[in-house]
Amino acid sequence: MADDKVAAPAGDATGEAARHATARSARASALLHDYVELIADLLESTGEARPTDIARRLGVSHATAIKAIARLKREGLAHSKPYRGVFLTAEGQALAAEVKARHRVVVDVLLALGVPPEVAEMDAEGIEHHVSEATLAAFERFLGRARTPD
Amino acid sequence: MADDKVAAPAGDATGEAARHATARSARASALLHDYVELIADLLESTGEARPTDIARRLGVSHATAIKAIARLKREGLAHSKPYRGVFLTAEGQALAAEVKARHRVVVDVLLALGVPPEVAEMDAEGIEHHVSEATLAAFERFLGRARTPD
DNA sequence: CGCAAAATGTAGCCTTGGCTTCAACATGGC
DNA sequence: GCCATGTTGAAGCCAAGGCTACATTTTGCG
Repeated sequence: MADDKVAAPAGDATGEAARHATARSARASALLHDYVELIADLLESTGEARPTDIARRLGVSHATAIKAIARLKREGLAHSKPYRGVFLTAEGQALAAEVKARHRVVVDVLLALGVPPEVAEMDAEGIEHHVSEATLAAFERFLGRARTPD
Repeated sequence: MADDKVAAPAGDATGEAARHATARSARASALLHDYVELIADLLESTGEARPTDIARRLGVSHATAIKAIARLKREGLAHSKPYRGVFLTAEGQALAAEVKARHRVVVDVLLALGVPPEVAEMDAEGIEHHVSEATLAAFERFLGRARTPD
């Protein structure tokens, strides 16, 4: 790597293409992340995660939620039996924890930067999916936290 | 507005739904933004924006780029005549300027927070589409710039 | 208990944004 | 002037993520 610095005017098609590809794939996983995060939240706070609750919280129809849940199951992040609630696999739980931690850090950084709380919460919902490990580490350093030693 | 603060554990379906809806719509416009930004860049630096160049820079097939350009035209952001390059409408140019400015601010904030340059450029590509006006203003304040008085 | 309402699941449709394949056009080299 | 090559455009396929409409199952109330 390490081409010639940042954004040459019109020459570096490859580097730019890679950046866009990364952003596209982050967009693709964002949905899964949202579902997993929300399911974890529901399980934690109410003990069960029902499709209609998920749908309502996400602002989509229940059918959409159910299709997404099917995809989660396909990807090994969740499991459920018909008419019973949805649960997370170990992998799903790990992802949820990761996503939730990331969300909190992003919100905290936005707050530290002077963004109003409601707006921070709003924007973080979109931003968090595009924050790489390196950036997350920088955020935590900036917040004066030690990198969470797990 | 102004419900009870931020993120009640499991009760505020509506507020959360709104946040997700906003994130979803930002995701939807992200593509258009990328194209418009890139077209402006190409026009500026090389005088013309050809579909194949656009495709290569974004890392997609030319057919995909052409379909996206058709959508830009439908939305009144660009115009083009067959086999001639693509150009931006006034609206498209305004959007491009806005997007580009936003991109720069996001990158600068990331750099100021200690994110390595290549990573900052990478992450900004995804983050910029989710930064609201309010957050952008906070970013500029943080960077010690006066808010551009339009 | 039995039935109605609510939750859940299924099917089918639409749009977006990827892709490949093929046809049409433009251009440059000979 | 003509053909090869490369760009452009069109068509058709696929998966994802929305939706509505309909079928099924659970649940709980009378």
